[in-house]
Amino acid sequence: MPELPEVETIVRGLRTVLPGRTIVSVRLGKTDFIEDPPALAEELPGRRIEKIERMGKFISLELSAGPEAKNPERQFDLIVHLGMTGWLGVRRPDDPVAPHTHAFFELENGHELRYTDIRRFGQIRLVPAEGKSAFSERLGREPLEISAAEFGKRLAGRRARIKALLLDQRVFRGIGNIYADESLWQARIHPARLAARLNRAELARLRTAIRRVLQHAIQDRGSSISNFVDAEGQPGEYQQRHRAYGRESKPCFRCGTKIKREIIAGRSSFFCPRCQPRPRSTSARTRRRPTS
DNA sequence: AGCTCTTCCTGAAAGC
DNA sequence: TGCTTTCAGGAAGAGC
Repeated sequence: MPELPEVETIVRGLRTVLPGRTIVSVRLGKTDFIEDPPALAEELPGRRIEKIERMGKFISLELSAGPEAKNPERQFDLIVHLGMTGWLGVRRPDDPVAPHTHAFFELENGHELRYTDIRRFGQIRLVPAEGKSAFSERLGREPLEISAAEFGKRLAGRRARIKALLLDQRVFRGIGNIYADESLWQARIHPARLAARLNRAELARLRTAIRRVLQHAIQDRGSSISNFVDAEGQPGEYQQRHRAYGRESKPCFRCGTKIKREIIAGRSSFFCPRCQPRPRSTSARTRRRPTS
């Protein structure tokens, strides 16, 4: 569930403590979600964390090699995805260890960076500098940075449901189920609408809605659903402002109609059946193939 | 191209 | 009450 605002919240917390810190050793618990566990223990010690970036829902720690590093000529980024229940933050070694903590990166200042993930849907991987642009190019644009023209272009001609495309990280990076539903509610667009059928005004409304929702969610330090807490361990507050997500049968904030929940694009989707009118063709599933 | 289904995993909640 | 089943979901892959 950590989506763009939650990951941004974690990243902002890490930025206050991690830059300039050097990793001295690595301890791992369960490693089935780590791409190449031995490589972490091998390559990380002696590397300094220079910069922390968010790439959609991924956290990237840019590392530089110090004299202790094994292959100082090689450059790496440590890339972390929080999956559903991941958490990344800095603790003191004598702080209690949260259950399901599977990676410890001990720092030269005596603290440690810990990765906790109940369900282990997250990822940890070491990406060599030369592979970073390929990694980033697999992802779509940042929804907070995209222009209206580019936004329209990304969706033009796409016959998939808008909800499916908002969730597709190759189209836009960082949007997940909660913020897709919140943005569609805000823009008054039904999640099952086909992207190609959205008119200019709807596209403009959707882009604005996404920006607004994400910016407000970042201000509120994310939504604390399924145990999300920031790098310091504090919950976010945006869940109190949800207008659609998780509000099945509750009155729409605009019109009072009961919010509906339906599986669309394989995800539970919450919307107002009145403010977000259902498309005619898609719902009937009258897909017909020319007889050959 | 795009849809559905499956897999990964755990804990909460619903069902019996 | 207590055990069992179902569900949630980000991403990737299979199959249609």
